[in-house]
Amino acid sequence: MRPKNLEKEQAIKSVALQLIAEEGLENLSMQKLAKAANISPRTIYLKYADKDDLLIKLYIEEVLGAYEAAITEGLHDNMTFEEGVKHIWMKSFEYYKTNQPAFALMLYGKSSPLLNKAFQEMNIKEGQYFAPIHQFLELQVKKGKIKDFPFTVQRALLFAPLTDLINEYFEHINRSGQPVTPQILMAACETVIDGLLKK
Amino acid sequence: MRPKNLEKEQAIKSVALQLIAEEGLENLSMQKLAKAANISPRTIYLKYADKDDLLIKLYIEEVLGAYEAAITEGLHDNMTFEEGVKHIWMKSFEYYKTNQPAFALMLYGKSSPLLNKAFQEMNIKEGQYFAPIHQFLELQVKKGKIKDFPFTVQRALLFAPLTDLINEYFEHINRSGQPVTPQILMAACETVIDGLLKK
DNA sequence: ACAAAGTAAGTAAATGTTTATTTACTTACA
DNA sequence: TGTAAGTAAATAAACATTTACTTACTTTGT
Repeated sequence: MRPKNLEKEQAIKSVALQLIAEEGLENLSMQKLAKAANISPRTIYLKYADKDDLLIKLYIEEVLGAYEAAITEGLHDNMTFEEGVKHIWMKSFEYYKTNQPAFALMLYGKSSPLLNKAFQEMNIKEGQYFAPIHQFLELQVKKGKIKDFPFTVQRALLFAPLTDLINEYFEHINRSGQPVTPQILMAACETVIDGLLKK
Repeated sequence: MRPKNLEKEQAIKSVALQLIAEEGLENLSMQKLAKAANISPRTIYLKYADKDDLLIKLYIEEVLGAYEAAITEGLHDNMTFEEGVKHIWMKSFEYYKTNQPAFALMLYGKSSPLLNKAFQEMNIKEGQYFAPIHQFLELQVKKGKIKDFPFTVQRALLFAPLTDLINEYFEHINRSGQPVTPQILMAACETVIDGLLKK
């Protein structure tokens, strides 16, 4: 039996993410992807059932999974609230800075009904994504350190600005006057931390 | 000369937004739109040069323009920082609650390169979008009331969580346990306000 | 007061292209 | 040599956009 070429498997994923980042999800086609990855369209269908399957797996595994792994690495329950949140902000920035195409598809996850639905279903079937963060925040509430909001609200308050700032970072990456420097990012992080503290 | 039917003009816009919200920008086609709006494909081309032109105008005029008008109405420079930010949060929530399709396309504006680019160019040509908010925040900085961040950073800290929360609101609208109630929203708003205050 | 001419708004159907996916074949290795 | 991995080319459907025509109203000459 002919062994599978892992380079081709990887090429499909990374070229797909690249094309999505450059031209948008709405302009990705299987034939364009095959040509750009230097493979036959059929090869994609050996690994994915159809286009939706490819997009969903790309989003769940390459984007959400890889991101979760990157930011939860080194996150411990014995960290203070400040340390934990700063850890996630820093790791997120570092991760996406070197994985811009993953960031682009992550953003599409917030708008595309296909990806959105896939995320909801995955969350139900496989247990909460970002469970370590959920757990970390729950502990801080129990300690009386931070305000007791539902998890989704805490997530919005602590991390929605971060996504916006990383987006801003990329938009200014080839221009003068980058507003998102590491110092600004840390100051912004301290701002969201301070807001959520119980006074 | 036969007068134009304004209902059809309006139908194109509202049906397009609806289809995008339901099936995603990546699944919108001109023929589908024509059929859903009960018009001929040609009619769309009488009002828009091509598909990109339609999407860009929909995004800039119907989504960003209408939203800006909705939230800046009643925003005055003599409001306190707290009043101003709460005003924008409340108006935003009210506006999007009754314009979910506009919210869906607004989200695509953050991911789609086409819409993103259109927004940048519009901002350069026509002057800053959300200028009243820019001006309001600048005044608060001058007064020494809030931390002096670049505008984009202030926007991220004050309003990115709001977008996330409205999204969350829609995702729970037909389910039990809605986490985004008006009270929670106001408490979250107070949290972002508190974070940005100069201490 | 009124019909008929002029015209932009509108339509149905066609255009050529691109799409997702499949068929029929070839390749490279265990 | 058997077989899964891979390919090039084909298929049918859907796509953006256009063509050739009709409609419905305004204008104009009477």
